[in-house]
Amino acid sequence: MSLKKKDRLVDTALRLFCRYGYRATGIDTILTEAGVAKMTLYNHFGTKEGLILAALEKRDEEHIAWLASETQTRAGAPEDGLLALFDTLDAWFAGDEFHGCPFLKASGEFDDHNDPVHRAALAHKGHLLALIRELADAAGAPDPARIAGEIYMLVEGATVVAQLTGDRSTAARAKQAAEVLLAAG
Amino acid sequence: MSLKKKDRLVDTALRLFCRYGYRATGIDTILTEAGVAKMTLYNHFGTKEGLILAALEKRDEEHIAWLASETQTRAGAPEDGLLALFDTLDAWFAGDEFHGCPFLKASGEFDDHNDPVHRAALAHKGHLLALIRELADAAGAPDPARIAGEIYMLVEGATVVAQLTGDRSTAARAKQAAEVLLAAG
DNA sequence: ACTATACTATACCGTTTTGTCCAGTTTCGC
DNA sequence: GCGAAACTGGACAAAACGGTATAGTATAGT
Repeated sequence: MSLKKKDRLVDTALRLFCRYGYRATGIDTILTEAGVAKMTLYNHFGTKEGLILAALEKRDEEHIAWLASETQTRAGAPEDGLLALFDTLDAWFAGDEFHGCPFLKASGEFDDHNDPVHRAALAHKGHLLALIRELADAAGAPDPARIAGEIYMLVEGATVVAQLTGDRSTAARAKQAAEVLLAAG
Repeated sequence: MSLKKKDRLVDTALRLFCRYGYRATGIDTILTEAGVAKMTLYNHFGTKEGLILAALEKRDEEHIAWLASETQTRAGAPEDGLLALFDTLDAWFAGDEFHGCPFLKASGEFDDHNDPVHRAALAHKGHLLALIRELADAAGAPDPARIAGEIYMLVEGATVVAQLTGDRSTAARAKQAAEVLLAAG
């Protein structure tokens, strides 16, 4: 049952990192919560940074996949994808587990651009931008690269504002702005 | 010269907090860098949190004032203020000392909404939104409250992206999006 | 000159941090 | 059942953490 312990470690770590931050979460807390021995952690991940990177990697895959599928089911037609994305964001923000984007949090705590954690955050945002770009392509936008970049910035802004204020109308207001951007082509 | 030491402490702390984060910056580091004794810190601020709050308060006032004046001088006419704000942002992002918004960083590290540090960050963002609202009023926007909210989200998004990627064209691209939002009224 | 205040230097406190070591136990594939 | 691998629990280390205590110095205003 190697996978069980390893996965439990990553899941627990990710949950605590999201809630309390990376530096503020000690490994002893993670170990107690996960019910795993300290050596198991270090055998699997080597260092705390290794655990952070593993957690971010898993989160990257899962979150991008969730955004894509959730948006696809919410969008009736392919050209509605970009706007439906904001409904997906709304669902994300409304969840109990929402404490802001863990990658933005990571880039704030490790803002040296050479830091592996920062690079992992950057990689995730690349995947997010790529997803938005796909939605823009599917929507048949005249200048999909530019639109995607604009929508992406709006998404980041909405995420930050939602975490900062807790305002539940944030995603809806961002969606309104997105509609204007899309209508202008 | 009580003011000198106290101010030096706040300035040094703010600089280090911006660069390395709040939890990652130890008190001893601040003291050494500022050339101040430990008891001086605790006599003035009581706790590390007190120092953090003092630093954020000073930064709030200075940064809002700088944004306002810099934007005013860059804007030719009153109706150009909202767009000129993005030129100001560009100058901010291009500076050597730019390591992201210290208030977003703070809200990431202290994301409990009851935490005094989080509340200080929230207060600053309220002042920022108010500034944008003033610019929207001055520009004679038809629905200034809505426009201000949209521009504000774009500003936060641009700030995050600039810190994450280091891309120097971020503010310019956000400005393009802002132009579209403004043209649509 | 006297006094209040600001400040310094240093030692110290208890806690927490990441990470290591090790001997023993559970669990799994064969 | 056997051997290998995964896992455990606890002791331990060295450093860093925020914060306190103390004793003494510098610098003001009056």
